[in-house]
Amino acid sequence: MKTVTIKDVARHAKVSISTVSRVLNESGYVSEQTSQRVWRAIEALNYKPNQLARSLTTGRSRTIGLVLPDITNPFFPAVARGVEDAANVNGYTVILCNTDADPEQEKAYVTALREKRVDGFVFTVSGPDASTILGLIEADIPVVVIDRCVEGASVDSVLIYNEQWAYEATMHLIGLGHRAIAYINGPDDLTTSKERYAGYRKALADAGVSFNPALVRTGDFRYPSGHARMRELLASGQEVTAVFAANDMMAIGAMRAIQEWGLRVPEDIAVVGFDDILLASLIKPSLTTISQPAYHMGALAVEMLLERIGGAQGGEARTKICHARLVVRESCGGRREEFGTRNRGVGQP
Amino acid sequence: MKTVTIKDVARHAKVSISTVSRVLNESGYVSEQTSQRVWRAIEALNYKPNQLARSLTTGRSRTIGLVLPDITNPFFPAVARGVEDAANVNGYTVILCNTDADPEQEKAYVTALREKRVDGFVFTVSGPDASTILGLIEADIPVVVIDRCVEGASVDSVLIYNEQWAYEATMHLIGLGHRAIAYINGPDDLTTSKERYAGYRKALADAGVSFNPALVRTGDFRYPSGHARMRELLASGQEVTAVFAANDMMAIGAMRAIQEWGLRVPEDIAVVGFDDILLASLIKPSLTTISQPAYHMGALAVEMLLERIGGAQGGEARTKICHARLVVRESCGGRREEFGTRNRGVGQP
DNA sequence: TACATGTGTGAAAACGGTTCCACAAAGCGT
DNA sequence: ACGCTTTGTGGAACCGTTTTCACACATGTA
Repeated sequence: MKTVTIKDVARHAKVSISTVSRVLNESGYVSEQTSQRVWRAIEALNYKPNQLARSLTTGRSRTIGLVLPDITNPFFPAVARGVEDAANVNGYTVILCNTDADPEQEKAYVTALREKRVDGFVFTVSGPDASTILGLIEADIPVVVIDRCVEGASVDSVLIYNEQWAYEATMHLIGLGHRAIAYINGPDDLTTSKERYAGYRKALADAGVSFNPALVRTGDFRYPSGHARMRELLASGQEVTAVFAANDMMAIGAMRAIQEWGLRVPEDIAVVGFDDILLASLIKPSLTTISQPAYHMGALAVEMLLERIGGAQGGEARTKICHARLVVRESCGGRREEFGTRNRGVGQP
Repeated sequence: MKTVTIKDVARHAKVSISTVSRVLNESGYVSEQTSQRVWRAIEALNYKPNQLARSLTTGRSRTIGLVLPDITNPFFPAVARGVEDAANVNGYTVILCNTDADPEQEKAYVTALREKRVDGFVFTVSGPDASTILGLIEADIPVVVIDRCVEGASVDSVLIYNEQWAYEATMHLIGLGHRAIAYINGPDDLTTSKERYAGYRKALADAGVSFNPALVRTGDFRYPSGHARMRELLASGQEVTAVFAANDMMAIGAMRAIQEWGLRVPEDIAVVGFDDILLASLIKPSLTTISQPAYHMGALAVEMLLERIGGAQGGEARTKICHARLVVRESCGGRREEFGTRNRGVGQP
């Protein structure tokens, strides 16, 4: 059960360790004949180089850390696939960590991964605290953040124009005749939430729809929070003919709450989400939403990261903005006829 | 930017390298005074031990590899969370790899992870080929397989009684009065598929319902295949009043196909799935399914794996069977009324 | 007093690779 | 025939740890 080392290969092929190493890395001169002998020995012994030892000398582990807040939100597996595929193509392995949106977990993971000497990080921050990211930058460890940007840190990023797309989503509802549009936000301190909220506000303002703070709630991007905040809105007695949620999971939670309340989507209340997870197209009614290219964003982040790893540490932080688009499905219905009168005094089922 | 090593700490604290190591690992004797000095040096220099070097000498990387066929199927993220949490609690890191149900990818990942000297594997095989698993066993690398077992290999496993629960699912439909029950299977060569198919057949047989091979189709556990196979069934002109799919993603695909065909679920065709992914409870109508404790299965697999890693390599392969249960939701409706006329006069309410 | 035992420390040998350096032989231009 | 470059190879230092061993000094015991 003794593991085979480079030494065994060298002995078996009757050459020096250096030569075996040269054959493996195709570095330096090796005669065709010797090379063949070495390869035969490698095959014969079924030798697998120890990457740990290799990394120790070279200082590179060919591993990147992927830190995500919630892998059960389908948006992130899509990102993860993109990261993984792009990494693999370039000979890198990915270590995926799930922070549960907990900054402490996040710190713990980063420490663990740094001790494992990962070559770089792809990161979706779980909170507004920039210290973790700053620590990486200070230590000259390449990082690319994705989806959410970090205030107070100059770092490579892959993003979309959240404000613009939230604006489009809200405008879509306004265009359908809605005026009483509720908004369920993500955690207030995330840039994603702030920007989407800003887009919502701007659309209302531009359309001359008065802003009603009672129609704005804060969730945590997860299904149950969307469900709970929607129930609160319905119970509040406020008139609501449409709701825009800052992501699909909350939008779906909201849809469910509406249906449980005895109202119909989209006839009584229209719903728009954000992300375009697979689920959005599968539910009934299917969800109108902003489609983010999650897979592509993951792949892009890896490309940027590898450029950093491979090359110039200096240079400004770069930001890539990805394209999104509004995907119109069933959850908004057609143009609203008699808005304003329909939901007066609808009670609990 | 020079990384601090144990040597720097030793110099700074004016002790030997050995002493620093002893302080870090709490091994051997160190005086209180020296220990304090060392800790102060560690803090002062912000020293982080290099796990690669550590692993190289100890031979243990405190990392486990998790190999899954499809992370976009929500069943697997749930498993992954269980694996990750249980691993973290025990000080292990998880490397998650996605094989895309491709045996070549699977082999490639296992090779890469072995070279990184992971301490063990948690595995959901993507095909019937046992050679990868056998290779690990032969090399004395701990493995636990999950969800699917491997024919021809004696290996620790975390499973459920697929046949029994497929039987329950089918019986549930039969109990509601259904006789023309279609079955959409997973890939034919997976044990999971075989067992669930066997359960379906057995239920039919026990209930005296004649088996119609034209009602059985094979998918690949993914949404589009469920959708396509259901369309084929509908187009075939066969009478179908219910369909049992070997997992939820296919069941949801089938539901969608039924609705697109202009029929209603459950009024025209009842649907049962298998897995109980979150999505199952969210869609409309919600999906009756067999609930598997995915998170728990992941955690359990890690426990078994760590026992192997820590201890007796010998001993028989152990199999843990997890509990599942039938979760009745809306997709099957209530008892079928008019099957007397419709289904050739079987039974009586 | 002498001797085992317990405590505290440092030197040096692994671990399994990469890489720098030295050296030898061969080919080549003058 | 001479030096110069190109090939081909082996020796040894090094990467950052852990761990074995040796040794020094107290302390308790016979």
